[in-house]
Amino acid sequence: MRDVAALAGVSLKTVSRVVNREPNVSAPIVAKVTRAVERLNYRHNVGASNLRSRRTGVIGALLQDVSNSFSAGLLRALEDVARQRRHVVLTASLDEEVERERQLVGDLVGRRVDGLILMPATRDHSYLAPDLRAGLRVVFVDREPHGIVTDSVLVDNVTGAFDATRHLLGQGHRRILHLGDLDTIETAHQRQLGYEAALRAAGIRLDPDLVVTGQRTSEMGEEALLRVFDSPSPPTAVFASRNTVAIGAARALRRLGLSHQIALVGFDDFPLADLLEPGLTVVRQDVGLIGRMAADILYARIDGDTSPAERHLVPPKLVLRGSGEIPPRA
Amino acid sequence: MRDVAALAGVSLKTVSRVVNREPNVSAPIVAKVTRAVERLNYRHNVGASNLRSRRTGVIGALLQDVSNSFSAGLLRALEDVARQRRHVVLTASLDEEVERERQLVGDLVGRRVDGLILMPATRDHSYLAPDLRAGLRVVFVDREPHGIVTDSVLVDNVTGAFDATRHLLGQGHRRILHLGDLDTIETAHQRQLGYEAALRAAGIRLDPDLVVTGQRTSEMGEEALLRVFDSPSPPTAVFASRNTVAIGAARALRRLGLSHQIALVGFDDFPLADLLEPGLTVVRQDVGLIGRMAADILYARIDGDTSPAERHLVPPKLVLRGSGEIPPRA
DNA sequence: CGTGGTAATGACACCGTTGTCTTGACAGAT
DNA sequence: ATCTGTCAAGACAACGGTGTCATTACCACG
Repeated sequence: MRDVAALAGVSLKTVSRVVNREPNVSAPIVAKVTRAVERLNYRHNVGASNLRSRRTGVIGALLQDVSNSFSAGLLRALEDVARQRRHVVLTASLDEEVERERQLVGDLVGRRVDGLILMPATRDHSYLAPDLRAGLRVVFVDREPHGIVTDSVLVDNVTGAFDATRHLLGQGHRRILHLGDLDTIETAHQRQLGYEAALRAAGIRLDPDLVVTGQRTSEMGEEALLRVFDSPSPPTAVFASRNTVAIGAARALRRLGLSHQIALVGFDDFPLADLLEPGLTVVRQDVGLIGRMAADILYARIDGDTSPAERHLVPPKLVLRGSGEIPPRA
Repeated sequence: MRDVAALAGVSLKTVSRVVNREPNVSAPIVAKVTRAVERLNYRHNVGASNLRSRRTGVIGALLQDVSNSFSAGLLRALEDVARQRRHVVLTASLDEEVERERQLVGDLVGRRVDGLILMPATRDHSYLAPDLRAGLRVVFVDREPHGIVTDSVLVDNVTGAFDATRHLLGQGHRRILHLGDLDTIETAHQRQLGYEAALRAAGIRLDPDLVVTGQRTSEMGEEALLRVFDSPSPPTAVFASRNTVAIGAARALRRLGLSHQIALVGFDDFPLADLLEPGLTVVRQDVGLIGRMAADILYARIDGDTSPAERHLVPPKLVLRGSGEIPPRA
């Protein structure tokens, strides 16, 4: 910048004004400085600028796994909102690892992100309290904050699971397998509650053998389903609480040749769910909407909104495609 | 930091040493400083630190679209390599838009990223020359650099398309539809070349009606296929040059009730391709490997490797799942 | 016992910008 | 002709750290 100033024959501050498009610089000087910038291939150092001006123009997004379609869709929506402000997004995947969350939050705070979108791996978030007091803005997505008060945007998991289960019950199913994720994960737990509530509402006793939790991957889901079906009285329907698990379940049913005999409903839509045979019935959460809302809320906070933190519930939607409409076998 | 130093009764520099885990600080002082850091909830300002030390610990990743499974998988692989160094990744999606690439490269350079992974939207990259001379490290992925010399990692698109087409020819097909992306996109062009080469090698004249390019989305692919099949002499096989297009094609064949009559091979694997009916035969490129290689090369450059830039070709692999093994109708 | 070497700490300038304040010039009002 | 206000430009001190060099204390060695 010093070189630019020298070449243009002006002061440092004037170059700064031109680069930042501040008003009250005469046209000829703007032209001279611009030319000098180009001649010297000057690149404004945003980091140094931030040091003085206290805004980095960066938001952080800590998601479950950016290669997963849910996180990736969310990230894309965040990015689109950020771009409108010429802000930029720092991302990382937590893989449900508590320690990694702690560390990455620390890293991002150290980098002075203007705000943070967090899909937490932890269950207790009180460790964030000092940073919140110091002015950090955080919006939780997909999971609720515990031990601190801050905004969150998530789908109504209990209702979604309730609806899915009720839908299967409505087809006449009585033995419905629930394949769940780790029940330490808030979301998974909520979905299990929805499943149980629907059974209760229909006056059906919960069969503990039909609740199989701890399924993280599609492979695990596949094996779990195979195991359950290798029993004298297998279920007639399956509710899989997560997209990867639903995929594993679909694969297992395919292997067993039961795709058209056993009903299956998944939670979380994903590309191609409609192309399976039969099409996979799912509870859909609108990722784009969730991401946009989270980003909008975050920016409202950054812009000084101090209204009380809110929990924003996005309604889930049951999408019927065939697999969930298979009746129980006679 | 000043406060920490005062509370611990040491100099600024000593706090800096402790925070950066530099050697040659006595144990009791480390303890005192650490305690002060905690008492005051001190967060090291990485930006300020970078200003002096000239390394940001950030790499940029400009990809086609982070919500697309290919870009997302790549991003995840980059992140994993970066994390080992406690580096962090800034991402953005280019959506094949030339102007956005220019702007985002500028933004990231302004933020002084240590390196850049680029899946370019542009065809001419000479605009990067000044930054390269100034020390910017860039590794291209999926597409080759033009007008500058720098490292790249990409799949051998010509060979992949050649293999796919030859595979279909081997089943006895003679009329093979090529559904291609925008042919301004390097990758798409290469794949078309591979397709043509395979026909030539088999002594088959290219029918221009069987080459339909410009398909960007699955919807476009779907419609394009429907249009082609609404003709007196439709093809007996389809080679779709991209995952989204292949999905559109599969959907169209499904609508026509021809899923089991018309052969289909796609380029780019994606989750669930095996679950379609019939399973989708694809040319797979190993995203994880590509991402890891790109990141490793980038870090080698950052660490001072000055050997000549190289083009790294990753071999594609034909994965047979059924759809590509359908013989032509009698 | 003097010499040299190493470990632990601090002083100070500097990284590349921008906020704040000052100055000078000039236009319009009185 | 004097006063006031606005616009353009610059001087200077931050912003929050770290590189470099100097200083002191201590130990081993011939």
